[in-house]
Amino acid sequence: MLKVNRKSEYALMTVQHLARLPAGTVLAAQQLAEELGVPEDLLAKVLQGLKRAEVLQASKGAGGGYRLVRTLAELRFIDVIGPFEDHMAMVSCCETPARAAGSAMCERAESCGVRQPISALNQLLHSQMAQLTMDQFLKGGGGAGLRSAAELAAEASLVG
Amino acid sequence: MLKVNRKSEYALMTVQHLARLPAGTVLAAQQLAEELGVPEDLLAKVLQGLKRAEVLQASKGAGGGYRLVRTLAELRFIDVIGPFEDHMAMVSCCETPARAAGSAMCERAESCGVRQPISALNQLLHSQMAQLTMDQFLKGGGGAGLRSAAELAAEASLVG
DNA sequence: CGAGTAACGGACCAATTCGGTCCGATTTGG
DNA sequence: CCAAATCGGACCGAATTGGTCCGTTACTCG
Repeated sequence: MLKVNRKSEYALMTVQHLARLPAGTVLAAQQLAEELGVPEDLLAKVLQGLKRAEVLQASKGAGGGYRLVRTLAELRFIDVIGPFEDHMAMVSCCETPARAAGSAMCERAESCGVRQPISALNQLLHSQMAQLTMDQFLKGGGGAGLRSAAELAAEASLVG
Repeated sequence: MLKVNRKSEYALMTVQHLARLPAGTVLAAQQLAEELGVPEDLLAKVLQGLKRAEVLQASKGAGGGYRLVRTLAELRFIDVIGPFEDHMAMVSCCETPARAAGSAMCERAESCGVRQPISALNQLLHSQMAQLTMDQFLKGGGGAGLRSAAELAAEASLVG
């Protein structure tokens, strides 16, 4: 658990990199890949994902590329890594009803007893990453972000 | 991210199951597997892991089996799932120096810039699971556990 | 208008991880 | 001694992951 995949890593690097440049700067995938030192084809996929998530804006054709659409303060950590993390469910049998079809395991769902606790814990961790803004994350690395954990305590009471 | 693997799931189920029985009850792997409805051979590995982590105590021979060594209040969430989650590092290049040997990626470690924030965030999430006791987790599912998130805020300031 | 540039997206591949099984060795109690 | 139980390594198939390749589409600039 707790491991982000490579794509998310590249996504974070991309956002940070673009944020350091003057606002509105447009960079092509190729150039971005070069500057970050990551495989170009893979980064291309990441950029497409970030565009679909409305984190980046893309412009095709000559002179085109990607630019940030929001400021770091308006971007949440989860917005950036979310598109590349499929299973935030923490436990296989609590995923979407659609996917749960294949799991024979859910037959003992009622007796299992850890499903509900896990799901609750998951919601909490999830909400923490949903509250963490990218600028909090980048400077302080969450230390700053979760220094506001007192607020979370308040919200936790309505989750639990 | 945020997904525990099957072994951890079985570990949580095991601890919960044993905790419901009279304290000190000894159950064999076979019987435990039957009652939980999970594959026996795999559960055996989980039980061995939990024993190594000193969560369970094992006794061999006829009439043997496993029993809890600590109460739910003394058991932390991370004690139970820890033995089965190898990569809590959140990002591949910040793992133990030993494993980092193979990664060419770490050559850009200094310029990367997201390593440090990720590692800090990781420490925070990790510490939350280290504070969450198993009884908090089981009733309330972390809602109760993280209602003490205010305390975490205090601790966060020395982490960040 | 047309050539070049860059995003788009699907197919594919190798390597790793994961869930699970099998089997033999060892210890222990009756 | 025998049966019950833990122990632990080897192994396997399937799923996931990190990464590549290539063709298509859309746009811009000369």
